[in-house]
Amino acid sequence: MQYWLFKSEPFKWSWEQQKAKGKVGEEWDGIRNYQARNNMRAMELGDRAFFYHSNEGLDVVGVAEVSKLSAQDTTTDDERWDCVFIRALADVPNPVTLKEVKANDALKDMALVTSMRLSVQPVKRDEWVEVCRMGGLDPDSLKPV
DNA sequence: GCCAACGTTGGC
DNA sequence: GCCAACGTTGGC
Repeated sequence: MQYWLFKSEPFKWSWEQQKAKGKVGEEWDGIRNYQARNNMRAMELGDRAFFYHSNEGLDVVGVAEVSKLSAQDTTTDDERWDCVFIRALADVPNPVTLKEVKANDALKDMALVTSMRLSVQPVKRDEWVEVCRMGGLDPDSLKPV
């Protein structure tokens, strides 16, 4: 299983809205960046992802999973752009802020810090575990600790 | 709201 | 294929 992080501006698409979509999940449309798209193409069903609020909040608020493999982005006819669906799995009990991530030496190589503008990014297993720990979530069961 | 970082576009 | 201009992202 691979791990990822999706950024969203909460006033455009928030974690609350994502959760409201339930098990069906929602298309992660609108990505117009090759690196972000390539990351989505590399995703497999059941891959886990952090849900990060950018612009406002600036924190990791939830965990989602890939519920549909990358396919044509329905908001464009341009065949270059495709995207996955994700569905909400669990809240992060204590949302992990960007500030906390930056202050944690174990996370200094996280894409969130090094590739600030990339909106769909890979997360390493040890980074995943560390952010879960900070957020008060068991990384495997996704139950609060 | 500003602006730095950086990805994309298009002229040459 | 270079690079300047431009647009967008996203932290502050």
